[in-house]
Amino acid sequence: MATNDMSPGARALLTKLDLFAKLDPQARRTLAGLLDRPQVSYERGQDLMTQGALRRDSYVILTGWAARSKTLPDGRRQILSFLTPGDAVGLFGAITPVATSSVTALSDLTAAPFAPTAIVRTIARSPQLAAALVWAAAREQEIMGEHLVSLGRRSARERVAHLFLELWARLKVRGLAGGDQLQVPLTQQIIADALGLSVVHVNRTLRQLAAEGLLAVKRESVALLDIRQLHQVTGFDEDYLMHHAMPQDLAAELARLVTHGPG
Amino acid sequence: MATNDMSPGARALLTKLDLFAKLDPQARRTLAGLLDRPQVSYERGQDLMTQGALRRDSYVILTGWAARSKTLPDGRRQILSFLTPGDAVGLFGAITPVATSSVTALSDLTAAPFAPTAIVRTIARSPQLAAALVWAAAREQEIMGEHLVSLGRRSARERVAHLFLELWARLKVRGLAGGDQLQVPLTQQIIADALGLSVVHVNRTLRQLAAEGLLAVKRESVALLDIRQLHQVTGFDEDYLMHHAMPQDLAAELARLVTHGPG
DNA sequence: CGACTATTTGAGGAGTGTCAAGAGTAGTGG
DNA sequence: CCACTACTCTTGACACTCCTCAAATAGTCG
Repeated sequence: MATNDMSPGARALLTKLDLFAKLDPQARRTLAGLLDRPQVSYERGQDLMTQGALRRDSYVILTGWAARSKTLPDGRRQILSFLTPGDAVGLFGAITPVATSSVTALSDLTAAPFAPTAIVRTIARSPQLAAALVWAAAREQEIMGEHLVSLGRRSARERVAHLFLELWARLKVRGLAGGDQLQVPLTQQIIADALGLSVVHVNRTLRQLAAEGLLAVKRESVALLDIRQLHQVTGFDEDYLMHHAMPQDLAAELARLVTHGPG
Repeated sequence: MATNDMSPGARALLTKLDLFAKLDPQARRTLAGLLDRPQVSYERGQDLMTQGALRRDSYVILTGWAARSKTLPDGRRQILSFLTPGDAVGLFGAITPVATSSVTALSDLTAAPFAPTAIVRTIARSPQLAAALVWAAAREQEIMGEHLVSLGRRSARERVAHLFLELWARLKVRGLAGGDQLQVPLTQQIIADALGLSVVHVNRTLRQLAAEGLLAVKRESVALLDIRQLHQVTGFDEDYLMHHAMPQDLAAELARLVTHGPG
C-alpha cells in the first residue's frame, strides 16, 4: 500500500513511526484500517479529553498543537507534555475508564479519531507495528523523564532554554521547523505551567535570555540566536528524543517473527 | 501452567500484572519462557544499569528496591521512579542502545534477568500479555505524570506527604505493607533527589510533619499516623496508580482476539 | 473604538538552598 | 569490648531564587 492511499491520520502517524523503522506492508495495512474515520477539528482552548471525565475517542494529531495537563483542586496546573502533529492522544485510553489528565488544543487543530480499544487488535495483527508503538511509548517516557529533571533540578533559566531546544529538535526532525526559527503557539502562561514557574518569572527569564542575545521571542515564534551557548546553559543532549532507527538486534528479532510467524 | 511451576521472576511479574487481568494459560506459558534464567543479586549502591553505558540485560525485580535516576554533568541528580518487587528494569531497553538513565539498588536486591529483545516475541505470542505490558507502561506514565505535578506545582510539605502516600498505596496493593507502617530503604538524600529538594529541607519538612503528628520516621521505616489529614495536605487521589482491572470493552476485544486469532 | 488577552515592570516577601558544624548510628577491625 | 571510620541525621545562620500582588503597557479581534 502506497503512502498516498492512506488517510491523513495514518500518514501523520506513519511519518512519526518512520523515525524508528520502515514499516512493512502488513503494518501499513493495519495502520490504515485503524485510522479510517473522517478527521475532526478543534478550536484553540477546547478539550480533546477532560480530566475526570469518561474517555471518548483517541486521536492522532494532524495539524496544530495540544497540551496534556493535570489540574489540582485549588487550580494549580501542570502541563505534562506538548503534543504535535503525528502524536497520539489517549493511545492507552482503553486501559482506564476515566481520564486522569486533560488534553487541550493550544491552537486550532485537526485530528484523526480512532477507537481506544483498537490498539490491542493493532498489536496482535502486526508485530512490527507493535514494536513501533512500544517505541513511541518509550520515547514519551524519555521525554517525561527529562522534564522531571528540569522541574526537579534545573533553574528557571535552564528550564526555559531546555524547553526551546527540545521543541526545536522535535519539530526539526519532522520537517516542521527550519533554520533557527520555530513557530510555537505558546503563551508565557503555558510555558509557566509546563516548567513549574510563575508567569512573571517566565517573563523575566525570557527577557534576560533575550538581553543576552541567546534567543528572540516574538508573537508565537522563537528564534534561537546562539544555539551553542544555549546548549551550554542547559547541558542539552538530544539523545533522549530517540531520533534514530531501531537497533540491529531488535530488527533481526522482528524480521524472524515476520518471516516465521509468532509461534 | 500453575503458578508454582513458574520461575520466581515470572511469579513476581505475574503478581503485578494480575492487578490488571487474570492471565490465560497462553500468556503464562509465554511469561515463563521469557524468564527462565537464574536470578542475580546486587548489593545496595550497585548499578543494574548505568546512564551512558551500553545496555546489558533487562530485569524483573524480585526482592528489594531500586531507583531510576538521571545525573547532570555537574552532579545534580534527579530520581525518576522507585522500583519495587515485580517492576521491570529496562523493559524497553532494546529500543535504545545506550542507557539514558541509571538504575541503582537502594537495598540489597535480587532480580530475574531477561534479554531486552524478548519483549517483541512476547508481544507477538500473547495478545493478552501484550495488553498487560501496555497497561504496565501506561501505569508508569501515570506515576511519572503525578511526579511532574509534584515537582512543578506542589510545596515541599505536599511533595513529602504525597510520596509516602504513594509508596504506601503501591506496597499495600501487593501485600508488602500492612497497617499504617511501611518499610522503605530511603535515606533523606534519596528522598531529596526524588522530590527535587535539598537534603536539609527534606529533613526540616519531615521533622515538621512529625511534630504535627502526621507521620513518624524511624530508621528505614515510616508510620503514617494521620492518613486522613495527610490526604488533605496533598489532595492525594490514588486513581493514577491504576489499581483496578481491565475495563469491559477492552476485555471483550481481547477475548475476541484470543478466540478467533489476530487475523 | 472597545473589550479582551497577553506581556512587562516594580516592590516586597515566602520558601528553599547553601554552608557549616555537631550528634547519632552502623559497621569494622584490633 | 572499644576505638575508628563512614554515613546519616539534625540544627543554625544567611543568601538567593522565585512567588505574589499590583498596575501599566501592548497586542488582537470583533
